[in-house]
Amino acid sequence: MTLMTKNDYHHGNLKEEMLSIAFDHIERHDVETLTLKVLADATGTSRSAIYRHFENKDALMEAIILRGFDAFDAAVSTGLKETTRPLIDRFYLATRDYVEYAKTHPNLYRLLFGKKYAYIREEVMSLKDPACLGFGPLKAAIEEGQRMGVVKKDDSYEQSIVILASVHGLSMMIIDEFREVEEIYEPLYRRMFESLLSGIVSDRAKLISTIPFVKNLLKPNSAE
Amino acid sequence: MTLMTKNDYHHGNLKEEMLSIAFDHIERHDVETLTLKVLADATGTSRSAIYRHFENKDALMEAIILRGFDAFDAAVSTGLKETTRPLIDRFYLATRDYVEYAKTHPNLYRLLFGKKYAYIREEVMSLKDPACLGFGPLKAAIEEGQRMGVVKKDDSYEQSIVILASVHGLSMMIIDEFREVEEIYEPLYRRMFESLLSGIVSDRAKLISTIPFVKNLLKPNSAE
DNA sequence: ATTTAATGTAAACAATGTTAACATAAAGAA
DNA sequence: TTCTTTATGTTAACATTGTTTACATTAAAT
Repeated sequence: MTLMTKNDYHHGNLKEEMLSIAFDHIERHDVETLTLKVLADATGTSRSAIYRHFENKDALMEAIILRGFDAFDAAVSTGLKETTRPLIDRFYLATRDYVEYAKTHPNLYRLLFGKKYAYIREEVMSLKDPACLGFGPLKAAIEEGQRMGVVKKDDSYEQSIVILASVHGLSMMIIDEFREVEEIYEPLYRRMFESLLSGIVSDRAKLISTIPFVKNLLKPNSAE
Repeated sequence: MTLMTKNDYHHGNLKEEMLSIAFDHIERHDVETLTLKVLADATGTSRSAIYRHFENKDALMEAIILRGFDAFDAAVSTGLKETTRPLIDRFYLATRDYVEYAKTHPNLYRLLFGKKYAYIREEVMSLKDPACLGFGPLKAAIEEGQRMGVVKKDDSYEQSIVILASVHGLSMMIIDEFREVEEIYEPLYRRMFESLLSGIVSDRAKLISTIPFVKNLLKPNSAE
């Protein structure tokens, strides 16, 4: 059995502590400033200690990213999973939560969806696919809408990606210092949502919502 | 007067050569692999020679980025400036050229619109604003559409940014290794264009186009 | 109790950007 | 011309990065 005493040599659970410290550091500061020295100092160990628990720095980053995807997935998919809500409301909440998460976790979001560790993202996606990263649920919601006759009967895969790409673009501009965008991101998001809606909806009249903003959007006079 | 002879010591125009080599390297390879040693070897000089022409590596990057913005601006704004074309066609060409440029110059695009050198982008934008980076012409086109009564009379600034954000998102997904997106980017772009159109157009009937795809989009039966 | 495995450290590497001291050549002044 | 100054290049050294190697210490297993 492992004692909890700090031995000054064997640390106890250095791996987990490094992971959580690194994760926190990325969220609070930047991924650029997360260096092995920072990690060593924060845990009271040496730079090379990490190599007992991770093959190299990239392996640590991969672990962080896996953890990050879990967090992101949980935050984004909740809205889409509340099946008691009207379809359109779930759609609204999911896209809104998506942008919101990016805005509140900019460094993590950039890490998850940037190019550098794209191979991990692909791995995660093919593993959890299609029920993850908002994409699966989003596509399912669109297909549900098609069956209900409120969404255009097009390729739901492409429809989903167009929505994701738009939301991704808005998120990136918000977190990548496009200040004009960040400053007014809420009206921008609403406007984008309205546009995305126009793009896929075939029959506005059949849609109902409990969310004031969405309800307002659906009013006949507010349409084109 | 400066001789063209290679002196083996004084290089001639090292600054310009470094700039163009660095620029090429970024486009052909990656920004990560652009190191001072690479630059030194390519020019036949030493690592520290660069400091006679640039304060540091970041200053070199800034110069590259300025050059990059010129190239990007030229590529993207041509479509919007062909005032003889119908409004909707200019809009189509501009957004299409935008995505196309990102796809053919992924490393440069990421450099121009990423976070790392955001301060340069802001500088460039406030300098050339509002006639650059597609944004100015795009906004002007939207306002022209509003006067013509074919575009919703909303905040043209916000309308422009929503379009830019969408196109930016699609571009980023194409170049940041979202393979599913990159593989079918053309239909995705067309679908996104259609969606953006639905978002801002108030009267489809008044629009005319000479581009087959756009013409097809405007047919009454193809609308919602 | 002795061996083995796990987990830490210290010292050294090469590669990075950067700086300081020095070398060479071009330009301008006497 | 000659001398001085300035521009532009080199070499050597730094600190910081990630990483590896050899060694040290503790926990676990036999």
